[in-house]
Amino acid sequence: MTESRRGRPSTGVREAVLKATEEVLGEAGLALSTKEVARRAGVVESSVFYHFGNRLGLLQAVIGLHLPVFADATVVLGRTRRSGDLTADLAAVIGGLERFYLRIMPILGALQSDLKLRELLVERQAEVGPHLALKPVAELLRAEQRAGRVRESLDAAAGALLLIGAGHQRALHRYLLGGLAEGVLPPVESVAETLAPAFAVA
Amino acid sequence: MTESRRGRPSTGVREAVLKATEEVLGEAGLALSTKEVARRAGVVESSVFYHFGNRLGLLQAVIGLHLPVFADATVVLGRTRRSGDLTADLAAVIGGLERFYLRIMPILGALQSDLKLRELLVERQAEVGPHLALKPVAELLRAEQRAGRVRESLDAAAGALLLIGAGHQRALHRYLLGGLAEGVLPPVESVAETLAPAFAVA
DNA sequence: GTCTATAAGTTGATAGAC
DNA sequence: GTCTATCAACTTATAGAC
Repeated sequence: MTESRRGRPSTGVREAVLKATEEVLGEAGLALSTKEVARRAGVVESSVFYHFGNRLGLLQAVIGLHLPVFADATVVLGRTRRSGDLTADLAAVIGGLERFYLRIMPILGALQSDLKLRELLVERQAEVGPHLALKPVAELLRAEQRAGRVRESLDAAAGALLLIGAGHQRALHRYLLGGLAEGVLPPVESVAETLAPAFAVA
Repeated sequence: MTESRRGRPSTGVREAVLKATEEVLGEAGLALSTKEVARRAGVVESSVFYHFGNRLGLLQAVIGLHLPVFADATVVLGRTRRSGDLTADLAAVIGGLERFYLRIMPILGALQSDLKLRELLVERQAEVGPHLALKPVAELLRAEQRAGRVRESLDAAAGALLLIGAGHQRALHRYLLGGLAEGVLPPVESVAETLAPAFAVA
C-alpha cells in the first residue's frame, strides 16, 4: 500500500526472506543457514545473496529491523493508560516489557551468541541496541514524577533498570521453560506489589 | 590431585576439550564446530566424538557443567557478609549476581539460541536450569526477614526476581557493549538505593 | 530480480590401526 | 584412548542465462 511506483516493483522476495530468517533464528539460533532460510521463504538460495550480500548481511538485516524497536519500548508503554493505582500501573509496564522481550528473544539470543554480531552492535551502539530501551522507560518514570505519581527522589535510570530487569527476566524464563515457567515464576502482580514501595511518594 | 588411581589414568583430553568448548562458545556461540574445538584443545577431532558421542553431547556436557551452578548462587551470595546497611547489602547481592551471570553468559546465550538445547532444558528442568537461581536468592531473603533486616510482608520470590533481574540486566549489557556499558548503565549502588525502600522494614 | 548450475571448502561422524 | 584416514552431506558464495 505504501509502496512507491518508481523503480522495479518488489516481488516480495526480500520480505519473505527476512520473515523466514526470523523464523529460523527462533528455532536454530545462529545455526541458521542461508539454504534453510531460502527453502522456507520459497526462494532460491542465490536470491538471498543477491539481496543481502552474504550470511552476515542477512543477519544484520533482521537485527537492524528489530534494534530500533528496542528503543521504542514507549510504543508498548505509552499506549498503556495509567490507572492511578501505582501497583497496577507498574504491573502493566512490567507486563508490556515482558511481552516486548519475549518477541525479540531470538534476536537477543543471536546477539549474545555471536562475537561478530556483538562487535557490530558496539560499532553502532549510538543508534541501536537493547540498552536504548533504558531511555524511554526512564523518561516514562520522569513523566510520572512530574505528575506526582512517583516519588521525586527516585533515580529514574535505576528505576528503569529494575522494571526492565523484571520484565526481561520473566520473558527469559518463559522463553526457556515454556509453559513450565508459570509454576516457577512469581506473577507480575506480586513483582509490581513488591516494587511499589520503592516508587511510591513518601 | 583428587583423581582416583583406579581405571585408566585420565590424559586430560576430556577436560581440555570441555575447556576449549567453553572458549569457542563464548566467541562463536552455537556456530561452534567440533573441528574448531578439537583444534583448540590440541586434540584430534575423533577424540571429541569418542568422549561425547556427538556435537549435541558435547554441548550438553558443558552446559551440564554449569547448570548446577545456576542453583548455587548462594556460593556467591552466602560468602558476602551482611554489613547491616540494607543498601550496601543489596548492592553486594546484585553485584554478586552480576558477576555470576557475566560468567555464564555464553552458556545462557547458547540455551537461548538453540531449540534442541531448550528442549533438553525443559526435560531436565527439575534438576538444572537458570530458574533454580530463584530459590537460593529467595531463601537468602527469607533468612534476612527472620533476622529482622528485611520487611516481613515482602514476597521473597518476587524480591528475588527483582534482584536477579537487576544483576542479570547489568551483566547482559556489559556483555553486549563491553566497556561502553558503563556510560549507559546506572551503577549498582544507585539500583540498590532505589530498591531499598521496597525491602526496608516499615 | 530471479533462476540454474556449480565451485570450493567445511561439517559431523565413522572405521580401524596402534 | 588416541590416532590416521576417509565419507557423504552440507555450507557459503559466485557466474551467467533468462
